[in-house]
Amino acid sequence: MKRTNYVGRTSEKQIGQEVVLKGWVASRRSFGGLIFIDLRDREGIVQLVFDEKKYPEAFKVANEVRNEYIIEVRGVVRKRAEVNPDMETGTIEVEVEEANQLATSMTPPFSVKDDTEANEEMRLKYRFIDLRRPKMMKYLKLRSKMTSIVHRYFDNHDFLDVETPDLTRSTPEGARDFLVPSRTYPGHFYALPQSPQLFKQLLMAAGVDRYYQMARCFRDEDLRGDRQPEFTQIDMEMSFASAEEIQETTEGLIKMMMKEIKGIDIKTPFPRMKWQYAMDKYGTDKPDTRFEMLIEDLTDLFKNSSFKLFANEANQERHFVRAICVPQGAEKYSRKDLEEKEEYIKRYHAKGLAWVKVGANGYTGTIADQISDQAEEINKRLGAHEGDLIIFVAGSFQVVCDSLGWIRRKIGHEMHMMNKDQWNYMWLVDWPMFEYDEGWGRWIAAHHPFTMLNPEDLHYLNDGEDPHKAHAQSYDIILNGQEIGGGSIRVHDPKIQEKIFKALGYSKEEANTRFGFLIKGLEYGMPPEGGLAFGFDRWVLMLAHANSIRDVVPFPKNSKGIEPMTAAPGTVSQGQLDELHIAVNKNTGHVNPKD
RNA sequence: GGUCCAUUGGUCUAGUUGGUUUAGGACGCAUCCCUGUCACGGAUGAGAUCACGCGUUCGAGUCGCGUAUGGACCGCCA
Repeated sequence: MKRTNYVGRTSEKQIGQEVVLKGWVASRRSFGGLIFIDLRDREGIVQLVFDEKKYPEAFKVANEVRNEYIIEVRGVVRKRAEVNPDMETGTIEVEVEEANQLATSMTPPFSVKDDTEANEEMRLKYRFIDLRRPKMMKYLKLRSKMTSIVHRYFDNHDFLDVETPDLTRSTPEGARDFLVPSRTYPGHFYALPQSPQLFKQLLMAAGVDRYYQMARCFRDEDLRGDRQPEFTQIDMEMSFASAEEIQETTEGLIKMMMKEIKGIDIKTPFPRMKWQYAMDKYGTDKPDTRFEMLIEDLTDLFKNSSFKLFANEANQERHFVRAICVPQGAEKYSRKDLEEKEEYIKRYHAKGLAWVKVGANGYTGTIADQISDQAEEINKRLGAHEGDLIIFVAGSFQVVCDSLGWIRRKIGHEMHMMNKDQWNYMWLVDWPMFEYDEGWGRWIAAHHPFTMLNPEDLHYLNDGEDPHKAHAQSYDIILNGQEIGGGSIRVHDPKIQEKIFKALGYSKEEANTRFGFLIKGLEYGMPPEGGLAFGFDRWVLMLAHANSIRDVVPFPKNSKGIEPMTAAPGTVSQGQLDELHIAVNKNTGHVNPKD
C-alpha cells in the first residue's frame, strides 16, 4: 500500500475519496463492535473508524493494537455526524476497510501528548518518544524552516557557504576546549572549534569576500538552561564592510526571518545603545527594553549624608548608590518578598538591599528616616509617586549593576511588564576593548583578541596608558534582554594585532605558536573586514517561546553534560586508549552512572 | 570548585508536629462489558523492599549525616 498523504493533512477536500495512511496509534476507544483510533504522524491526527460488521478483518487489527503501535490503513474519508471542534481534522474521519500492523510497541514510559506529565530526565532518555509530541515536532519544523531561511537569505546576498574543520587546533583564551587525541602523534591533540573565528578571517584573506555557515561550535564549560556544550552558530564574515554594513546585512536577515516565521514587519535600522548606558540604566549588557523601570544614580546625594551605609559607598572610587522605582509596587511587595530578593542578590556580593515605600506622608520602610532629607530629590529623579516602591543597592559598579539589573528583570516578570509577542531587537555598541580579570590578574579581551578598537583609542595600547579606556568596534545583537549574537570589525593590520597580543600579555613566541597562521594571513594581506555570529539555538528558543534550549535541540545534553539517551560520554576499550597513547587515572573523578 | 532544592508502583504525585497507612490518588497497564466516542464510559485486577548507606528513636516515607542522581543558581561561558 502506497501512502496517499500525511495523516495530519487529511482534509475535507478528500471526502468520498480513498486514502492510504500510515502512522502511530495515539489513542484507541473501543465500543465492542466499533473502535475509534486516533492516528498520528508528524503533521497531525485524524480519527479512524473500524466497524466489525462491515470490515471484520480490519476490525481485528484495530482490536489488537495498543498505543504507539504503527499501522497502515486504507479507507474512505467521510464527513462526521458530530464535529469535534478541538481537533484540526475534527470534521472528518476515515472509515477503514483494510488495516495492517507495521510495528508493535512496549507500553511507553509516558504518554505522547503536549501536556505530558513526565519530567525532563525521562523525556531525554526516551527522546525518540518525546519528539513524537506535537509541540516537539513543531520545534523541529520551526528550526528547519529557520535554517532554510538563513541559507536562502545569504545565498541571495552573494555569500558563499564554506565549511571549516571540526578537528582543529587548541587556542588560548575563551572557553575550555574539547580535545581529540591524535593517534599518529602521541601527546598531540586536535581541539573542536569554539567557533570558526580564525578560519573565517582567513577566508577573507583568501578573497572569499562574503562567507556564511551554519557552524557547530563546542565549548567545554558548565551548562545552563540556555547553554549546551555543542551548539549552532549562524556565522558570517564580510570583507570591505563597515560595522554599519554588517549590521544592515544582519538586520536584513532578521527582518526576513520575522516576516516569514511570525508574519511581522520589523522596523529597521534597530536602535543602538552604548554599553555604558546599558550598564548604568539597565544594569546589564543585554537590556530588555520592553519595559522601563530604569536604574537611576543617587550617589552624589549621599556623599555628605549622615546615613553611613550609603555615605561610605558614595565616597569610594567607582562605588555607587543607585535605585529603581517600581510603579505601584508598594502593595505588591511585602517585607518578606523583599528579604527574599535581598537574599538572592547576595550571590552577586551585594551587602544588602534597602527599600522604601512612597506614602502620602513621605517614606515608610527600612531606611525611611535615614534618607528623608533626600526624599524630594530622589522622587524627582526616579519619577516616584504615591504607592510606588523604591529599591536601593549600594556598592561597586559591578555589584550595583548585577543586583539592580537582576531585580529589574525579576520584577518586570512578576508584574507582567513584558509582552511576549513584542520583539525588541537592538544593537549594543561601544564596548570596552579589555576587561580586567581578577582571577588571572591581567587584562583580557572583552570580545576576542582580533577585535579592532576605535582608531582614536589606539594609543591606549601604549605602555603606561590605561587599556580600560579603549573601546572596541564590536556590537552585540540583543533581543528582549537576551544576547543572540555578536560581532566586530577585525584587526587587519599585523602591527596593531601584535600590539594587542602584547597588551594581553602574550609573548611573540606564544602568539606565534597559537595564532601563527592568523598572523601569517595578516602579513600576506588581509582586507579590512568584520562579521558576526548568531547563537542559532537561542534564537530558535525565543521565537518558539520554548522554556529551555533543550527543547529546541533534538538530542541535548543534561545539565551535567550527559546525553541521557546514548549515555555519552562513555568508556572505551583499553585497545582504543592504547592506540591513542592515553593512560587514564581511574582514581580521579566520577563515573558516568548511565554508561 | 561552591550554594540551594528535589528523589514514594511504568509516569505524575498525596502523605501534617515521627505512631490505625494493609503507603492514598490520578494517568497508564491487563481482563471483561459496550456500535458514535474523541481525556469515551462501566466492572474487576496486577503493580512500591518510599534513591542508597549509616545514625537518632520503643518506633523513620517523615528527623540527622553521608553518597548517588536530577534540577536551579554563583563561578565559568574570549
